[in-house]
Amino acid sequence: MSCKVGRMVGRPRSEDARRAILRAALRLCERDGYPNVTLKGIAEEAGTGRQTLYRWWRTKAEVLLEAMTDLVADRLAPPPEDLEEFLRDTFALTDGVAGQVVAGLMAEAQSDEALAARLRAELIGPRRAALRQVILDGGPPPGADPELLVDMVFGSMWYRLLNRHAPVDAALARDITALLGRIS
Amino acid sequence: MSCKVGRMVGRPRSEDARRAILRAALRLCERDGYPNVTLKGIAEEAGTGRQTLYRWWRTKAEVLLEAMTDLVADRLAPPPEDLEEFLRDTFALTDGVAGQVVAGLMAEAQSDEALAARLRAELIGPRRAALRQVILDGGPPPGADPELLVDMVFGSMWYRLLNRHAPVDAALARDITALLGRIS
DNA sequence: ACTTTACAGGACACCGTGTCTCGTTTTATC
DNA sequence: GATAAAACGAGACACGGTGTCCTGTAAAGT
Repeated sequence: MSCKVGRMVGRPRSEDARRAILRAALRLCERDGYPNVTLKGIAEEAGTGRQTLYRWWRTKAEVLLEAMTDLVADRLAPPPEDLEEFLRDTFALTDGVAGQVVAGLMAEAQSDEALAARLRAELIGPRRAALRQVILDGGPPPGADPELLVDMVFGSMWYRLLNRHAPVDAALARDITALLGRIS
Repeated sequence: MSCKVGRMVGRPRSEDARRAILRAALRLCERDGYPNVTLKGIAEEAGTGRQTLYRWWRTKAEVLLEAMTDLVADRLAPPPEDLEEFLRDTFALTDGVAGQVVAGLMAEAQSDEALAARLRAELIGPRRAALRQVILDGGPPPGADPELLVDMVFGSMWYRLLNRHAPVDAALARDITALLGRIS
């Protein structure tokens, strides 16, 4: 994003301001809910000028996408080999604020193609690739298309996350794993 | 919604205005995309006063939810017994404006719990019940929870609809049907 | 006739957005 | 140390959609 090479002239970007903004955005999400968060509110909460926000991000969604990738990178270091454990770890991420934020990001991506592309590239794509690998490593059902399996597994997760008719929890991880194990 | 019994005094609700509003909303969705539709715009396009809109609907999402239920009721009369055909019919609905509208409604439901409840009750719930029935009629996999199967089937549909990494088409209907047939 | 309600049209304050300007602070370069 | 460059906090501004209110008119029942 920012240019790291070449001579940097002028005052460098404040890392303090960046962190304060990301933390303020998550804090406001927790307090007011994703849809009620505004860029103006984030700036005030972070004690920063609004121009500083607009200089580095275009929308609140971009702010929260960056906050989420930072947060996911912290919590999801080792990818386990076991499918059920992998799903449990992934589903555990959707507890608390993070679940609300990713749902909000997916919602906002419906009206912002640039955000949709980044969401796919930085959050959803990597998770899909990881699940695909775990499935292939674990002796996949012979004739089944791995991409379809990924769609159905993460599809049920997103479906529950967005429609909220059932929880995304360890029980879901267990049931999905059992079902996939019974495909001839 | 409106009271049908009891004495109705005063000027009755204009059915012309209602239809004009629903048609204008869908037309604007097609022209400008769901997120760019506004209540003000709908009123102007329909040639109606804004107060008339606010009298019968709270948000643009409620307008479009009603437009969708009308539209779905028209197009989805006979529920076929064959799973693949059922899925093909359902997926065909997501072509064109309707797909964009339901994605927009799901997105908006993330910030409007009342809308989320109506969306579940009037659009998603009935479709879930229908799929569940088709699965049960077609000799379901013995030990598998039908609800989980519904989650995974419609989950993949919604996942593709919202994330747009693959189309929701007849090929998906075929592949899902084939996969479900191979659960022991 | 009279009441009641819906109608079209427009006025209004409110709030978030995105851009702009101001004066300042922090860095690299000369 | 002086200078240029860029980021910083703070705030002003026009714009547009929202939701409410008001006006005068139209269509129904009593």
